[in-house]
Amino acid sequence: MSRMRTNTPIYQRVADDLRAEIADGTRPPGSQLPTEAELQEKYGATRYTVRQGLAALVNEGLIVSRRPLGYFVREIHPMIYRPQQEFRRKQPDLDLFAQLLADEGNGRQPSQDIEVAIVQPNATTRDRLKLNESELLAARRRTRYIDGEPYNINDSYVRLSFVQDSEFMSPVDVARGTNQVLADLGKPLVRALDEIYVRMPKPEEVTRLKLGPGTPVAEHIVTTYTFDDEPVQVTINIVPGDRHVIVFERTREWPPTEQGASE
Amino acid sequence: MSRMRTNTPIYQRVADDLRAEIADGTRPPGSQLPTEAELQEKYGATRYTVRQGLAALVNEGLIVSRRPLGYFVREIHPMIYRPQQEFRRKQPDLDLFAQLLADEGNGRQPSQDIEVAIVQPNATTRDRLKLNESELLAARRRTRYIDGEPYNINDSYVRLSFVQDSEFMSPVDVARGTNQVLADLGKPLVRALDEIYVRMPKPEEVTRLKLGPGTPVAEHIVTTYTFDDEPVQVTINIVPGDRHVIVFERTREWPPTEQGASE
DNA sequence: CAGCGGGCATTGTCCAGTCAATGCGAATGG
DNA sequence: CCATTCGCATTGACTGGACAATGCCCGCTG
Repeated sequence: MSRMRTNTPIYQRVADDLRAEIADGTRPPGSQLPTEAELQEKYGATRYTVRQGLAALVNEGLIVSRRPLGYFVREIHPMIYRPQQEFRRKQPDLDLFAQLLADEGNGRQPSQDIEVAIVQPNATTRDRLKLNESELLAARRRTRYIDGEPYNINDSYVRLSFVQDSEFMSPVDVARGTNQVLADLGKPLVRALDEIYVRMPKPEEVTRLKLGPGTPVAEHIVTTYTFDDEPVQVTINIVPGDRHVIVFERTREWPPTEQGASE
Repeated sequence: MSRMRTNTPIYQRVADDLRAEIADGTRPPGSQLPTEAELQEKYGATRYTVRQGLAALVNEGLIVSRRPLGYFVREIHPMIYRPQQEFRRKQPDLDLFAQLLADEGNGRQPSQDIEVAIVQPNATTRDRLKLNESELLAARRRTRYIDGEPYNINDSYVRLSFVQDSEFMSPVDVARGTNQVLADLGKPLVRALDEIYVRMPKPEEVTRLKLGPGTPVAEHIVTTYTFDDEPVQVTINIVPGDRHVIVFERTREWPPTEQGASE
């Protein structure tokens, strides 16, 4: 018998077909997808099955559901996240990002929540600041917004003994920057180690940053050191993947070597 | 009436309870979770409902299902991904990663697939290399493995006219590095612009990198320039989030400014 | 003792429904 | 004409089933 062995499950085909149409521009960002009922019709499947296909695309971050309006192709507007401002001496290839940068300046209203606390170190901060168990940390937690929408999370941790009674502990914006505060306290930060972990957000982060499903985050941990390599501050940035491009620049100082992660 | 309004859906509670147990160490990495049948029992719900809860955790990358064995807490072993080797002059805080680095050297067998092709530029490469429509590109695509397991994807694109008949086009490892090849061809690369996009993988990447569900990737695009700011090469690295930490270092050259993405 | 094969627990795919929540828009009322 | 209400299309949560696929384990066989 010529039993056509269409071995790909139906829900998979639903997802694949829609994904292809999104990729090739047939369904542009913001456009509405067929309703579940229409897909049931088209594929001759039950609601459960087409929902499974749609759920796959939701988890890939490709579509969103706006109940009870329907499913829509997701629109993303990434902004530039720049770990290193101080490398900006020479302008990077900014025409590349001209439109994005234009966006950033235009009528967008930045604001932030600042919260300070005294906390016990967790494993992350303890390892990086080389703390012993009992030592306490000053935490300065910020959530940044653009036009009222959460943008990223920026939590800094410093040994409490370094910054007690300093401006670091005041829950308002410090104009000269907290790094200047640390410098004034005798801890100028001259070196930094950056780590970036890419993962799905924790539920707490989902609510704090109002993340949609299928939105990964970058956890960007910066450990900053004084001139004599004493770790002073750990900053943990949570950067939603759908709202940011991480950009930085490099200049080679020696004969070029292979780039990327080659061994 | 004291109608207890447990408004959180059952599948949500299933997910939340298990997530909490994973977070607090009750269910360590590699351990087996209750079966669907057991969870049905426990929550008095149907299979569909508990599956929904488990699916949520799968999509968060917290658990995996190994049919027909059951669900297991996911184990992750990140390796270090280092965009900048040339900054290694001064050792970073390596004791932090001592165990990871030890891992990397120990008996792990790196290998790679190399494939070269002549392709038309896509939007990404065309923008960054400032190409006109008709110009063709030399593509050098590599998939790297450690102990036979795919590790990352590294695709480089250069104007065909620059590298035709050069070593760049030979699908074998180039000992001195392709950047040296470009330097020898009169295009020494001295500056680089790095962009990192964090997103869910495309299906093609899922298969090529054998990614589990709920695994985001970093798309790391490097545009390299000659001394006089001519863009020469675009390299697109696809870095699975569950297998990598991206690490780089910085040294401040001027009075410190606020770090992070502050405005 | 080694190799093969079949039972079995478990997850994967799918069906056919029910009732609830929600936001838009049309109908309604002052 | 404006504000309020209510119908309705659509997605969200959930029930209770069925059969398929798949590795593991155990018992059988040579």
